[in-house]
Amino acid sequence: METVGRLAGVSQVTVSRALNDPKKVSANTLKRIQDAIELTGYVPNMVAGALASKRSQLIAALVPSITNVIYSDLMQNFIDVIRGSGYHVLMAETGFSQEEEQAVLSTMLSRRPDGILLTGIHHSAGCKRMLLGAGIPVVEVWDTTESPIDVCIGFSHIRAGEEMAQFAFERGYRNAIAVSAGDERALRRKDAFCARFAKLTGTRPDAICFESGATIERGRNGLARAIDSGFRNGLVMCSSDLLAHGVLIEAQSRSISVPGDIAVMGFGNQDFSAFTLPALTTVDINRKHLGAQAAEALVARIGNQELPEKCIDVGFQIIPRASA
Amino acid sequence: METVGRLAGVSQVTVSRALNDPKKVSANTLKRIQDAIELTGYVPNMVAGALASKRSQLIAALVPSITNVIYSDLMQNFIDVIRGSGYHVLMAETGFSQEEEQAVLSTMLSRRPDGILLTGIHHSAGCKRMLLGAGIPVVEVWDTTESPIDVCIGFSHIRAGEEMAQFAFERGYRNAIAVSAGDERALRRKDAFCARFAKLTGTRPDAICFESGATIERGRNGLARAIDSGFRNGLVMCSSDLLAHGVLIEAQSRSISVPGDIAVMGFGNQDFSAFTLPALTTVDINRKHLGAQAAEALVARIGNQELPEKCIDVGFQIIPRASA
DNA sequence: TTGTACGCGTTATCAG
DNA sequence: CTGATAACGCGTACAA
Repeated sequence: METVGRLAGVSQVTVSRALNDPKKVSANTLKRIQDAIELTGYVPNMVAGALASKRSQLIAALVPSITNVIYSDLMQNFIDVIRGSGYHVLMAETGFSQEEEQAVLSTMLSRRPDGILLTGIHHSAGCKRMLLGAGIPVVEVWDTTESPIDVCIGFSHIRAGEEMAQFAFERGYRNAIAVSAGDERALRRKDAFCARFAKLTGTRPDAICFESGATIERGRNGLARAIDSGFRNGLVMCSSDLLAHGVLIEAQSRSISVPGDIAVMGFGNQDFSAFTLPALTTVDINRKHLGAQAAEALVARIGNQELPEKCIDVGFQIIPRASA
Repeated sequence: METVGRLAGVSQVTVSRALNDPKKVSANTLKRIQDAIELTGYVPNMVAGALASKRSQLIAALVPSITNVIYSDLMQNFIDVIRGSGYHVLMAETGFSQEEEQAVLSTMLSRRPDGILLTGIHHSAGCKRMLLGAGIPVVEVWDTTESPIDVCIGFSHIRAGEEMAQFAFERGYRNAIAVSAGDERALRRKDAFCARFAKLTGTRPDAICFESGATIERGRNGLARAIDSGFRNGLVMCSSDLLAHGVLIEAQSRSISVPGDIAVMGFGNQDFSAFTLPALTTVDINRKHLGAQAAEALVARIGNQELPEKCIDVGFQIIPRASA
């Protein structure tokens, strides 16, 4: 900046102004400064800027997994919007565990982010303490709660599970089995589904749960295990479209007709879900909208705006297709 | 740090030492400092540290897309390893365009990253100039070249396409069609495949190319268009497993037998590829290894080590399964 | 082993 | 509209 200033015949401070608030500088000197920047190839140093201004222009985003489209899709839109507001995103994986989340958060905070995006509403006491200590806006996505740390944007997994059961019941299914990934939110949907389905039909569905994430392979394996345990007819409720797709494939390989013999419901309405055979009945979450809204909420909170509601429920929508 | 120091009865510098190089401090004072840190809830400020030491401990990573498993899988391992070395990753999407890459890079550089991960080997002149100006290590992944900016780690897309053709020829296929996504590397594989297949059989395969990325939907659409244009028998070469999976589904929906009527090859060996019906013949890239190796190379270069080779070819491997 | 003095490249405050 | 000066919180060099 010093160099640029000398070239333009002004002081270093004026260069700083020209960059951060151009209208505070006369058109004439602004031009000279821009030329000098062009000439020298000067690149601003945001770490110095961050130190001086106490604004890092950095957002920390903690997601369970970046390879899971569910989250990367959300992040893509989040990042897009947040970058439009001049921020950079420090992204990290927390792997569905609160301990990992806390460890990651602690190193993240040393970057002095201006805001934080968290996935889910269950965080360790240590996490909450650190967040409080940091004193920065926090947005929790992908779930709802009455008592968010700061604000939360998502949907009710319990209601989602319940409405899946209601849908299944209304479509005439009286027997069901659940195939679920091992993460806490998937299990919550599964439990809500089973409970409501039991209430409606009188029989509580069995459940097949995997330790970790959803894959097509586990979906195939899930149906195989269901069949082994005697499941022949009814609805297979899957905690994700990936599992459901696997169920579809396994059914086909065993010449089990869908939805003739068994019906299948997924969750997430992924890109492929309209194009499986048969097309997958699933639950749509508007992930792009969710990501964008989370970004906007965060930017607003960083600007010290109060949001109309502490907790925004973006809802979900059951998409009936051929599989159930 | 000042406060922590006072509490522990030492100066600020000693606290800094205790954090960065504990063995430079006596066990006694170290203990007192750690207690003081615990008591105050002190969180180090890496932005100040970065400014003072001129090491940001930040790596910028530019990938075409974070929703594409191909890249997010690579990034997952890259981030894992890089975090193990004490760095944070600043990740951004470049969307397959050189202009976007340059725009993103320019804002990234103002964070003064210690190193950069780039995807591919084709970058705008502006990019190269900025990179040279930054004077930091650069690792280019997912491709190979004789003249990398700094070091590159990947595989030859041309050889991959050629070996796919060779494989198809040896399996007895004499007719083929290519279905490709629109990105430059996919097209390079497609062109190499078509050229080699033509050389081997005397007939150059037609190609169906999409403007943008691969999806199952486009795979289905690709086969539909192939059929419309008269394709009845032979191999469908797909630029990715996602497209191939779509082809498989479309074939099934039309009662076209695979590999009886048509054969299908994918690329990428994704999680699901062994579990489609039939299982997908594809090309495996060891993405986890690639990500880890890129991270290690970057860390080594940041430590001013010279690598034995400027360009590391991690190769690829054709995985023969039932579909071709 | 510990402390002093200084500088990193900006922004904020105040004065002109 | 512009400039001087003082932080920002830490690491480095050197001295003790």
